[in-house]
Amino acid sequence: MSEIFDHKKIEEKWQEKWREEKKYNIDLSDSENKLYALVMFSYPSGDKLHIGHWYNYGPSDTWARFKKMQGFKVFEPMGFDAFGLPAENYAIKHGIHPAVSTRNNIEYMTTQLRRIGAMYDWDKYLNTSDPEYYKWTQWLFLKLFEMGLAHREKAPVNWCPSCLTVLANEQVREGKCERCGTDVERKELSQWFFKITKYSDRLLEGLDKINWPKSTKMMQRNWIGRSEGTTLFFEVAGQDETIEIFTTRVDTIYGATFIVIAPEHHILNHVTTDDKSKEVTEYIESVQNRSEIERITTDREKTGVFTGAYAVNPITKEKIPIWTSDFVLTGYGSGAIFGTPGHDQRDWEFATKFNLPIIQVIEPYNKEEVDLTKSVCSGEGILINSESYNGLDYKEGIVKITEELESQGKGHQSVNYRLRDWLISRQRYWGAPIPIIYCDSCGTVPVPEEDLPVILPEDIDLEKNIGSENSPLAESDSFLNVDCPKCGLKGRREVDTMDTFVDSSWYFLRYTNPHYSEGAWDSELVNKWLPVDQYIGGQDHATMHLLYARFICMALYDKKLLNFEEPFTNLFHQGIITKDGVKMSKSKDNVVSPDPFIENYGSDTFRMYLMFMGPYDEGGDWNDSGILGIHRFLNRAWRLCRGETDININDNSNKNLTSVMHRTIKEVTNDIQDMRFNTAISRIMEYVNEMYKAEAVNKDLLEKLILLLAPFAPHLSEELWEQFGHKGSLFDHRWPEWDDEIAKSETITVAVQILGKLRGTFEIKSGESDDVLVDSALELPNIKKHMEGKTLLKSIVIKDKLVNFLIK
RNA sequence: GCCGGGGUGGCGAAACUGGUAGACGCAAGGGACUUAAAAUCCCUCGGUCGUUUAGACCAUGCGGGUUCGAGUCCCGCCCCCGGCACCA
Repeated sequence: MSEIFDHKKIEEKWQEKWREEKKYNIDLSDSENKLYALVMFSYPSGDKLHIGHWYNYGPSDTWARFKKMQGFKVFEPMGFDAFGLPAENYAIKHGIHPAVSTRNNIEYMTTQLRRIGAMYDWDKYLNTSDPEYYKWTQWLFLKLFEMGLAHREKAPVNWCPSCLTVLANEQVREGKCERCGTDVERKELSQWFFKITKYSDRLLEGLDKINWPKSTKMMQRNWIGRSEGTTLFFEVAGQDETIEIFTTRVDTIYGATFIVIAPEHHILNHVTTDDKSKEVTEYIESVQNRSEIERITTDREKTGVFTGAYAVNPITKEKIPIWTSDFVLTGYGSGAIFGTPGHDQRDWEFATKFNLPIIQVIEPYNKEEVDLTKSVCSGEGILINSESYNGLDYKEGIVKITEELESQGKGHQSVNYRLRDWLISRQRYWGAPIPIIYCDSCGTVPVPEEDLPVILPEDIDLEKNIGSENSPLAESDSFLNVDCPKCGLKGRREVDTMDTFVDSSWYFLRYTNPHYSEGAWDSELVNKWLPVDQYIGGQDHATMHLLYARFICMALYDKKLLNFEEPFTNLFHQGIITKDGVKMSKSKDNVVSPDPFIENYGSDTFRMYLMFMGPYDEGGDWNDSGILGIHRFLNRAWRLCRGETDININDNSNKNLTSVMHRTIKEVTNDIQDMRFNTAISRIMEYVNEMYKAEAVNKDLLEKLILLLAPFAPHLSEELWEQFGHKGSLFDHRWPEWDDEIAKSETITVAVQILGKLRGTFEIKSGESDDVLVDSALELPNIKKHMEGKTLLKSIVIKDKLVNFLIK
């Protein structure tokens, strides 16, 4: 009899068995007690499965198995987010067509995924690059188009010169491409957008209804960036033009000494006077040459030029100069501001640089003397130098001045958002083609539903296209040229593909029936099985995938295609596993492969070690030094259950161990429920240690151990369960329950303090009265010693816990 | 700059609504078994003082405070991680 369990044999045996019996392929027609447990699907870019994947998939499967044992009908699907740039780049690099390389990678990753031993329902597997799937991504586009939520527009967009495509706002981080880190450029291009801004308020409100991490909700709130304020109009003196301005501080209008409009503002050329036109043109050019990253740097000195024109303050009727400067952004508000240099840091810097007047119109609450030549006075206070509004609190000022503007038709209350529409066009090959045809007489024509999918052509030489800013699809004549579905005349296809985030914004719907051909999904199934009950994935998608998916569901709900608005009821983010303090990545060459660990210790040990390392939402730095400890522990449990230790297995009951068992069940249950896997494992270890101290244990104690271990080490547990003579899978057996009465330990340790300092402890039966506790405490020699010559003033007693004596 | 989350032994970490700080594990040291090693089992393990014991003092990033009692609550700082950032 071998002392060490043969992980390879056991894991292969059970994986094979689960697979053969289609153990976790479930019939969704019955949704009673349903639980949809979802993890973010994987991205086959050529990398193998790394520790990060395991950290996402292992613990989430533990949670799902626990739920299954609690009697839920758990649906745990897995698939591939197979379109996208990394896959395309990988394919180009290796000279293989992305369809082929993707297929190979998926095949390899599937084998790796199976080794985790998760309950994936492989019948529901999907692949977003499969025409069977992207047909319906295109269909989704058409639905949004019908609803007026997809539109093409010429707008300044983010261009990544390295990825050779435009990017959505969400994919630009600190002026750099989210994928490759290259500085993005601004380009004026006609692109397709999804009107996510129409849902700004609902996306905000919905956050109150879902159980998501606080920080993620906060990130989405900040990203949407709702701000309430006033829109007002300045007339341009002597011209038939008005400038629209959004402000949150209209109370400072008496301190406005200039106007600044963004260099890209459409009105700029109209208002600029002839004598200033050269300067303004030069300025615009200099701004265009500035990189986006340089432009958003806040500590850069302000630049700008005077346009020669003046605007009329709608409240004071004063004329103030109109300037242009790149610190005012085109993308936010109306791209124009009025400058109140006394009370805004940026305006103050601008006015100081260009010698514009600075007026104080807000007095701080503390009436402090302010010197506006030296620094700005931002913040709250009382209105001064504002004629009839003097003395008002700034908040009242906002209301009153907005009212006056409104009565004159010069302004109104308004709400502004930071959120921009979702730019979905990509000038790349490996994605779902946008199903649109351009016709000279009919204009923009959607591809009729019955003509879907618009198949991605294969006759394209991707290598030839390297470095070109045009979409690869434009190279294919057979793809490009098409008859207009409306008039039959010659038309051209849209050559851009869709952002892969479109693919992933609805995959969780398709999982319920990935081969359904009547529609994108079977409504009956989807409305029964969704929303997703528990979603687990990285927080890096907080303002991308997680926002887009919510938006898409809301739109589909409005189109009456779904009966729910929020796709993910509960969300949990696993932490990040770093290596030497930095995120693992191929480019840094610090990716740790899980494969050797699986080889040496097995999947049960490995996934359990990942959970034991620390809190699941915190991740941590990778260090394999403790993995042996988990392996040892599993061996200990294995030997104990198989009677390979000095501890006898008999039928006698053991009061103390039974109590420990109930306590363990209680704590482990609560810990797994809240994803506190590390402490759950500690509790099981304590339970095993406790049994090792005994001379004999009974079968029930051991069976409960196997059940508790099952979600963590599913293969080993199944094997032991079978060896205990049970027919059928352990995972069809119910999770153990506990009895609070039995779980209570008989004796407890009471801490005795004097003036809050620990001076001793004693053991006593639980539930004793305060008097008994005090008397027992006073018996302790060390307490007697400390009490000598002192008077006892008060005894503080915390039942079953502590006695504290106050003495003098 | 603003918004989150953190900072506890040599290391990963525990500590429920304020109540014995360091559970559980790693590493380390000692012992048992063994011809030997591995494996296994048992013991010790925050620091200083105390020969040992008993015990005392110090200790949860730093400085204050509230409390009988603070890792936990309050005020002020420092550092690390993540997000946002000229957003009007």
